[in-house]
Amino acid sequence: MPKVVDHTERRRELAEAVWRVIARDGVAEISIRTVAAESGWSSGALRHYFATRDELLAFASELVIARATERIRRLDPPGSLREQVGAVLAQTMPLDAERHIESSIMFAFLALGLGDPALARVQRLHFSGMYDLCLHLARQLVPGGPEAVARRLHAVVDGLSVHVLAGHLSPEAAAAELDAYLDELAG
Amino acid sequence: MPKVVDHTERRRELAEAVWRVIARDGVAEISIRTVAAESGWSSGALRHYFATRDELLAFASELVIARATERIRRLDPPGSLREQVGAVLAQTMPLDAERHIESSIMFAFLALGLGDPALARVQRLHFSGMYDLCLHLARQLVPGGPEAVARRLHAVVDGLSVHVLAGHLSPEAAAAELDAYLDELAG
DNA sequence: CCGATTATCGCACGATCGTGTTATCAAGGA
DNA sequence: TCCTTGATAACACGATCGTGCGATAATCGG
Repeated sequence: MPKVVDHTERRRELAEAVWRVIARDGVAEISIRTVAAESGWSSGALRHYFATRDELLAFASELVIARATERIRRLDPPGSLREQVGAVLAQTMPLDAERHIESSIMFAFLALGLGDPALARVQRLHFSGMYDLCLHLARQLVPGGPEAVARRLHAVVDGLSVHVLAGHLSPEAAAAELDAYLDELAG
Repeated sequence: MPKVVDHTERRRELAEAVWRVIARDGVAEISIRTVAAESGWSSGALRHYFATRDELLAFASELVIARATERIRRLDPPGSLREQVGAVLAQTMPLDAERHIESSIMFAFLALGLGDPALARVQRLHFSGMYDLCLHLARQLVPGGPEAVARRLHAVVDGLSVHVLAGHLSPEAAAAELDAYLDELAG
C-alpha cells in the first residue's frame, strides 16, 4: 500500500488557503495557482483533491458556512438569557478581526453566487440556518409569535453586518445597535 | 475639426454594458472583451474612453449609485406621508425586476470593493447617502431622536435586500416585512 | 479638396487562466 | 528487496486576460 493521506483533511486545508487569499487579496484574485501558492502545494496536487476550480470554490464556500454554524452551535455563553442571545448573535457578525474575515469570505461567495447557481444554492442553506437561529433566540427572548421577531432580527443582524463590511459602521457602532435592538425586544 | 463624440455619454453607454454583463452572467464574467462585445464596440474603442479595466469598473460602480440616488431623489410619490416613505424605500430594494438588477450590480461591486480600496471608497459614499435618506424619512415619520430610528431602518432595509438577492426571501415577503416595520414606526 | 485630428478597429504581445498528461517519489505488503 | 499504488510535481496546451500599437475611417476648418 502506498502513502495515503486523509482526503477530507487535505480538502479542508486547501479550502482554508482559499479563504486566506480572499481575505488578503479579494475574491477577484482566486485562481488555482494563487490558492496552490498560498497552500504551499503544487497546482497538480491541488487537482488531486478537487477535479475543477468550481468544485474547490463550492467546497470552500460550504466549509466556511459549516465551520461558523458549528462554532455558534457549540457556544454556551455565560450570563442572563439576554446576555446569551447578544453573545450568540455577536458571533455571527464581523465584530472582531476573525469574524470580519469570516464574514468577508461569506460575503464574497454570496456575490459569486449571484452569477453561479451552484454557489447560490449553498448560500440559501446558510440563510435558512441563520434564520432558524434567530427564530430559536426569538422564542426564548419574547413571548408569542416569534416568526415576525425572527425575520426582523435576521434582517437587522445581516444589515448591520453589511454596513460593517462596507466600512459604513464601525464594529463598535454595530454592536451598540444590536444591543439597543435586543434591549427593546427583551424589555 | 475631426469627428467628436460626447465622452461622458459614451462612458455611460459603456458602463451600462458592464451592468448588463453583471446582471446576466455574474461579476466573474467581466472583462474588457465581454464588455466590448456587450456594448457592440471593439476593445480598442473601449480603451479610448477608459485607460484601464479598473477605471471602467470604478466608473460603472459610481454611475449605478449616482443613477439610483438621482432616481430616488426625484421621486414624488402620492399618498399619505406613511405611504410616501414606503414608496421611497421600496425603490431602494430589489422588489421588482429592474431594481433587482440594480441591487445585484451594487452588491457585486460591494464584494469587489472588499479587495479593492478604490471601489470600497465609492461604496462608502453610497451607504452614507442611503443613511442620509433614512435619516430624512425618519425625521418625517417619527418625533424626536431620528438618528437611532434611521440607523435601524437602514439596517432593516439593507438586510431585507440581501435576503431577497440571496433568494432567502421573496420580494413580496420583504415588502411585507418593510411595511410591517414602517407601520410600527408610524403607529 | 485637403490636411489635421479624432474615432474606431484589429491585432500582437506577454501573462495568466483552467485543465490535462506524464514522470517521479514515497511507502507498505509480498 | 521489489512491486504496487497513491501522492506530488512539473510541464504542455489552448483559451483568455489586460494592454499597447499601428492602420484606417470619419469629420470639419481651411
